[in-house]
Amino acid sequence: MEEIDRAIVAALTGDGRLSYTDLAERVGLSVSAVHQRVRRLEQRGVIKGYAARVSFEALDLPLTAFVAIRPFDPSQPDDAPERLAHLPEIDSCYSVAGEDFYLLLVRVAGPADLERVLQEIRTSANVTTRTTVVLSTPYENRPPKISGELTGRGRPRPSAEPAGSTA
Amino acid sequence: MEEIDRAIVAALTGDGRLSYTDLAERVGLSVSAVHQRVRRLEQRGVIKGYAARVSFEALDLPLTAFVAIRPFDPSQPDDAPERLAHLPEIDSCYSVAGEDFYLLLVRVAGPADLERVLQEIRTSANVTTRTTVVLSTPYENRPPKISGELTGRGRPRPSAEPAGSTA
DNA sequence: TTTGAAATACCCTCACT
DNA sequence: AGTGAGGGTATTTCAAA
Repeated sequence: MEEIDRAIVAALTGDGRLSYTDLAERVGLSVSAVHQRVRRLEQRGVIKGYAARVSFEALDLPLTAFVAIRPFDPSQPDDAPERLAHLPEIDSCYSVAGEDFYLLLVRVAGPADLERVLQEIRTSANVTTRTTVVLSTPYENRPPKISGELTGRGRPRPSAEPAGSTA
Repeated sequence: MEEIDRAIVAALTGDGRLSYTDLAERVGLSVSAVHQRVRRLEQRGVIKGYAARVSFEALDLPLTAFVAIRPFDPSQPDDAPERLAHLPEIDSCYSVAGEDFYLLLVRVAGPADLERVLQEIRTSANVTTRTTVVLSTPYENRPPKISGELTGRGRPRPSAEPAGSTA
């Protein structure tokens, strides 16, 4: 049962535009059943959405860099993610353990743009930056290995519980 | 002209399953014209594919970490990306400037799995590792700001050239 | 949950502009 | 490049098991 959901999710991470007809063939179920399962996976948040994968080079964003930041004044409230969210050059923002507070993934057109974005990061969030330039990307955003329970969006439940028992 | 392509790519990065009918309405063109433009964007490599965005928590991969690696013996041939590609826990691999050689993005179920993967990384590629655990992810894989030329997959061409002139 | 069928909507090609 | 129309296919809902 769960195995079918996993197969569906695996197939859709590889090709998000697979038709229900194709999916049905792959998992050995009727089109209607697959359709309903996909809808439930979307509702449960297992599938959060669909996106076209684009070439950043083609979009004229050939320079990628990691920017580690830490506050200039650690006593101030730490709201760097919100303060930086308006910068479209920031692809991702991770809160990290270790010496730095956040790790940002930045994509820009070239060194001049990187310099500008670093200045904007520093002034917007009152932080210092330490930047690591990406020279090439052997692979990125690979589809994950899918195994386990595919629960709502937390971890697998330890045991089955009778439907509707919240008492 | 180019503006329409940018609008199409922007829409598709937001929702990769948009129908050509919806796309046509958004960009103010006929369904056929939009269809042809999307096909050309795919052929030129601007759109590399489509994927479902999934919840890593729901897939029982709640722990993310960055693993910086450098070779134990720098004189040996550096083929770490290929040597590590078989590990499904590695989401991305970046070749970086700076003290480290590569930066890996790893997703696992928990600390025990992280330990195992780190050992596999070290033995598979003969490298040392320095790991930064991700505590939370304020945002990730945001759609890029789209502007510019949308060229094949490199930078904008300086000028047009006659079709089919490779001589 | 699954199935099959029926209606709607979409995909995709083609001829013309 | 863009349009509109056509046949073919996919999506979506529904009754039934």
